[in-house]
Amino acid sequence: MNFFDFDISEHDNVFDVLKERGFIKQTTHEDEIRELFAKEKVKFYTGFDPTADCLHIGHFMQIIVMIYMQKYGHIPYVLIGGGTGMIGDPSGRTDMRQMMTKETVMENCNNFKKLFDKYVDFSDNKAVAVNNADWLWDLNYIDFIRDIGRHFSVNRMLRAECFKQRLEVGLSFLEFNYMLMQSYDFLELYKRHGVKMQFGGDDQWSNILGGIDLVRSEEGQQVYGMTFALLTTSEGKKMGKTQKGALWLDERKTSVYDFYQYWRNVEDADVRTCLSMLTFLPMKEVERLASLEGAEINKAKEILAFEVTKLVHGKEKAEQAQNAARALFEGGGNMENVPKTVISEAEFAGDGMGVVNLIKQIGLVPSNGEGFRTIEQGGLTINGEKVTDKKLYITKDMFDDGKLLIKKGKKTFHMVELG
RNA sequence: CGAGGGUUUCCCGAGUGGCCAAAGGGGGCGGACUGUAAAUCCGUUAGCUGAGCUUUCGGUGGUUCGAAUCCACCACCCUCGACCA
Repeated sequence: MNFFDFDISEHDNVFDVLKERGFIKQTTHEDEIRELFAKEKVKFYTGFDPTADCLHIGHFMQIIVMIYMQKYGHIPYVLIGGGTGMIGDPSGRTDMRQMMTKETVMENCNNFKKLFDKYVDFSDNKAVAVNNADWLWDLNYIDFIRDIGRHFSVNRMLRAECFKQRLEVGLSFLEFNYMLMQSYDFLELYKRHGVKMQFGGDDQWSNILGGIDLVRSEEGQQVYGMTFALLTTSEGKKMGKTQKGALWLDERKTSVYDFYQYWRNVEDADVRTCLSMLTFLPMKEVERLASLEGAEINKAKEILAFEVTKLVHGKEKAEQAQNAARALFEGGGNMENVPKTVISEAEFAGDGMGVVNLIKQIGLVPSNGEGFRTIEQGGLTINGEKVTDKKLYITKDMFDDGKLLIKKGKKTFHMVELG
């Protein structure tokens, strides 16, 4: 839980730290916010909608910001969107979200709470978890539109960037309401807990402003908002997207090895951003690593991959992933933690099992066709030997010490063990 | 409610009776070059233990030797009207 125990920065205002590391994208009142951080323990909140049953790297970015804030004595309120999750945020999306049932939302909420425990320290009220289902689910429609709805100008909402896009393709009234819900959250948190700030990804800007305006008109108080850069590659694409979807923090959905490899393979141009935002290495070290050139920068990527994996999965698993990667790519080392599948010896008795069938079974290819194609194009290597025969049958005696190391393409490895 | 336009393979988008498993692009995958990078180039990209068969062009029926293409009905989306305001 103690993510950094050395002096991370020369700055003693967390605002400067976040700025130095490139997190801050937009602020409502830069100077006031900075001052506020200097003079009091600020209660701030970040909302997380339970759109899935576990967290991905985008959530993790926000968590990191909370960790910094907490380290500097401020108090994070983790808002779980049990209410807003029922609606779905249209910001940054071009299609309508799949609607979730109340049960699914609740279940996801419960999972979320447990997951945040791993990264945020909730002891002694150093952080607080809240769920907006508590005040959104039982809202009375008439009361709500009279008390809250009257503060919102449709004219202005339509001009907001987040709706503009959707006006072209369609936006349901349900989703249009999302902004009101999120704004109302801010008001509730302000009234109930004295929460003065809202954080979020940059796509949340309009929603955050909505909340600030609402608190001003309802309570006559100034509250603040701040958004953070979304993790994007140098080409502006969202980072953390893999072929299989998001880069999950749960190893059952994204294995530790795959997670490590994702960061090991980021583009050169993204190394600096990733190091500064996703690790707690001091900036001096970040600068040093990011300025490495040519093949040297691989060292930086290795450190990046290790550090991020360590934060998410713990040191031990990060080391295992690193060892596995080194063993596979640099030779030697121990193969213990290489991704593997154990298959019964009986399957390889007699004539054995067709290669294509085998690689399909262990998930290296999605179909036989893809398997045949891979072999035809020279993309499959077994125990160091390129497979040229599409109809090759794998038998027991081809295993080396009960093991078969299969390599597909340039960097996908899989071990098959007799069991 | 009326008139017109649309729904195509992972995505975008061509295709208006057989030459269509369906152009082109994107993405993915494999290869070459490299540094487990990027850029570039080449190949490949429905399924089936594989050459011939099966499924695919919103859904369901129909016409035809033959349909993504024609007809009917249904669903959804867009545009313009009408109604309402």
